[in-house]
Amino acid sequence: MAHAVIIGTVTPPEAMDVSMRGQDEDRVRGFAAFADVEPAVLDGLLEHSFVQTLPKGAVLFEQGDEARFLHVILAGRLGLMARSDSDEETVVEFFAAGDAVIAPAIILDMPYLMSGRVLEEARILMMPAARFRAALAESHALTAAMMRELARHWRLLVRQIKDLKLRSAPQRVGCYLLTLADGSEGAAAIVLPEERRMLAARLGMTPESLSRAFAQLREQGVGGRGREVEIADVGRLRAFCAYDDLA
Amino acid sequence: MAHAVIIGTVTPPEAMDVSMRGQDEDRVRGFAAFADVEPAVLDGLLEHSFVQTLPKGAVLFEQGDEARFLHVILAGRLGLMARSDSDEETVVEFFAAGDAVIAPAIILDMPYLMSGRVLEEARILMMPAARFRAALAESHALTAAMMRELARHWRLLVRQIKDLKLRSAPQRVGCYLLTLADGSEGAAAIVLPEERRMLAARLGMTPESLSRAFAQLREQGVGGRGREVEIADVGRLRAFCAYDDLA
DNA sequence: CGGCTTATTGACATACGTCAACTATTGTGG
DNA sequence: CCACAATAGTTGACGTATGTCAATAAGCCG
Repeated sequence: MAHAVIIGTVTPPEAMDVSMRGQDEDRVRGFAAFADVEPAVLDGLLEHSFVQTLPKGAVLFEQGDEARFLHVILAGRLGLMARSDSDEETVVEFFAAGDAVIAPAIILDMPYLMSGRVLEEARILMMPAARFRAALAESHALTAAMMRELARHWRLLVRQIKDLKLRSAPQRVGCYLLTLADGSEGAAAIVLPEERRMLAARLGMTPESLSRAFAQLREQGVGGRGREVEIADVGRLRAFCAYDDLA
Repeated sequence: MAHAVIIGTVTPPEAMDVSMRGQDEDRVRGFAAFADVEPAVLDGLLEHSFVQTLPKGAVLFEQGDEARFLHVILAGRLGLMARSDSDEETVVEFFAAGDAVIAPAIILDMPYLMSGRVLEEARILMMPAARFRAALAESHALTAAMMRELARHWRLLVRQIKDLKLRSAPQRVGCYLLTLADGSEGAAAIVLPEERRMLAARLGMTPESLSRAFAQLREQGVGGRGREVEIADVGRLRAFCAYDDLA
């Protein structure tokens, strides 16, 4: 089990060398979720926000915590981890640059259902929850952007549920590879953005099963080693996985 | 397999004896999602909406269809069904009075990821998709309500994913019963709102497995027959299911 | 290079699915 | 309202996908 770095108390912005830099601001303004928000509202939000750079393993929040910040990922990768009673841990979803984590907890002011762990060194914009909620009340554009963001994400979760209920482990792996290959035809080369054990958890299986799933997929023309994966024929894999555009 | 009644073409409102009645209007206005919406906006929406009464088995829309209406359930129950390549069918979620189905498809104007099937005779308010999107653009209150609705629902889906990945079949059944028992302590009597086969599908198992799961739960003080279920001690069941408030 | 973590492979265990028979429930038309 | 058919649920025997445990191999980092 990885030793998690717990970020318990947050250093106030003044005390950090990680305050908002121009480059970060540009990134935030470029994100789809904030593109249409009135500059004044966004300025107001950013004024009270700050940026943290967090190492792999850092824990942004724990399952059950009250939501104190909306975390906007500027760079790096995050995992939403759910833990069972028996300390088994699984991944519900990965988040990457441009994602807001986890809006529903902040919007509803309810405790987190999952923990947020840094999987790859990340720069995170921290927006105080109350300020964000105030901005939602003020700005129709921001609310609309959040609504759309949630709607998009809702569909991702539904796809995952369909995946878990209707597909075998090798098919789930194949579908994941296909989403990474994203619409390409014929042969495709992709690189897994995560460690295989994290991918296994996200797909609802053990690392051993993931290994065997990859072994089975060799028959479908899936090869490669380490994080590099090659698909000989995207169409063939798609047929094997019963992959349609709806999942 | 049930023989589904397909609602292919929709009768225009004028031609139906099922137009908006006062009772229905009252219901809609009472729903949390519409409570804060400006009366003018809501009136505008309702003016172009109509109501259908649909029998058990009716299909409101099919996986892959474009979203033409936002369906608001006034009474009855709906199931969101997902079908795999091999014609296996599962239930992603149940919807009941007060729920809007399926907002993300309408908001994003994207095809449905699932089919909507009536599980118990239902009165459905049909709001034309384009009008609804126009109302969202117009009304901050409506957008905010939808955002909150989606946030709430997002959490339900996350819980289901945690359930599927971290709990055994009997535990999933127990958790479902506990959500129905909803916070009561000691003994509780509940009635299942669905046929057992639908419940099995929602919980990601076969009817046979559901049966055996109930058999196992007898050891945990869960009894009853048909749709009536008694829990001898909610606390005991909660412990068995590793049920916390976060799922 | 050497030690640690991660990934793979094999042998085995088990939860759940499948198939089939039987029972209970529900709905329907005479 | 009963009778019977159709559908839904249960139970048992058995199969299989995936989990578990253990040993080995392969990456990765100091």
